[in-house]
Amino acid sequence: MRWSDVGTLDCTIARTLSVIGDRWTLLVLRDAFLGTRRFEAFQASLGITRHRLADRLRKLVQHGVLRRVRYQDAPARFEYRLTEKGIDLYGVIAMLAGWGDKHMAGRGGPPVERVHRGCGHVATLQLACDRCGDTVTARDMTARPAGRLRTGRRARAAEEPA
Amino acid sequence: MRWSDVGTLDCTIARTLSVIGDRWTLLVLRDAFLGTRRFEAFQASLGITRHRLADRLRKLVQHGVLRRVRYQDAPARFEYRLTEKGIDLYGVIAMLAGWGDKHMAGRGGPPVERVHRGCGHVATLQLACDRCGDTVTARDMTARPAGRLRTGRRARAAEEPA
DNA sequence: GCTTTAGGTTCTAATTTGGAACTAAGGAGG
DNA sequence: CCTCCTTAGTTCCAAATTAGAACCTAAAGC
Repeated sequence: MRWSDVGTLDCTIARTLSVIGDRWTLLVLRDAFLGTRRFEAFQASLGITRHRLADRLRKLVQHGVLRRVRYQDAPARFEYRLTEKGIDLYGVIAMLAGWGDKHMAGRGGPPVERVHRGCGHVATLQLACDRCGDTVTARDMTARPAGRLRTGRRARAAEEPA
Repeated sequence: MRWSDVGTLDCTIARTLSVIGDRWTLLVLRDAFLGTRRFEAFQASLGITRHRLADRLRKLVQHGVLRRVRYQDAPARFEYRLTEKGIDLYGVIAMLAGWGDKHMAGRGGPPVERVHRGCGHVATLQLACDRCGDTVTARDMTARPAGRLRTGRRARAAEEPA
């Protein structure tokens, strides 16, 4: 199976990865969440080739994750900003950062810390159930077929992870 | 810059992506969280080539995300199970699923739903601050240089996203 | 004019991936 | 005891993707 076909699968994770599951794309988004907006700034920060970067940015714009905004005429210059859809990806970045800080930090610890403006503390983000508000981990959750896939069968929970 | 060098960078997100930022790896993990453990099952579910799958699983084992467990002798047969470190990646998968369900669902909605055992509801997971417990989004958070990088400078918040 | 800046595009060589076939080590059926 | 089946891989080649470097455009500054 070609990677270009993955986006057509009936799995929202597979489709999501067809948009952002690229080697460099999540690093582009990391920088976008740190405030980077210009082509040259992404390129300098990431060390990605200009060709790849142009391609990645174009795809993210096509998928509505970034917007290409003209910030100057004569000569025309553009910057890339997160859309609302893009801002919704913060959770993915936050979880990657949280896992990396815990399991992959080098000597001296992580180079960036994230502060919760509301309470003023350096925070690690956790998962919370939107229905009851409790914090959850993998072991508190169960997956099952949804909607039409469940019709006509007894809904049964998938097996436990690990 | 070669992708193989990304893991040496002083950024925990970059290092994390050097482990799981591969085209197929997050789909392998999605299946692992749904209970898949065997080589043939991953291969059938993903449509990845056997060669790639063997390589991906080997790398995940090397990085301590999966464990290769012998479940039968004569002939020796192995299965792959999430380690604690691997289970900690649930947040990444959950956020990808949440984003995909919201922004990429096809006709008929997402094929899998996730149930919070604690309250019994189909839940979408949100981010919560581990210090104050409030749910947060990107706009509630600020990033700044941490630890040694911050020493000798006035700590200043990075710019707002978007 | 000459250089610099910003945002790209083009080219080639190296690396990675897909696809399909093959191996190994038993087990089942006849 | 011969052949097919299962599981978990490995090997090989062609095709696709990527890295690295050079080049292009258009205006501004000196």
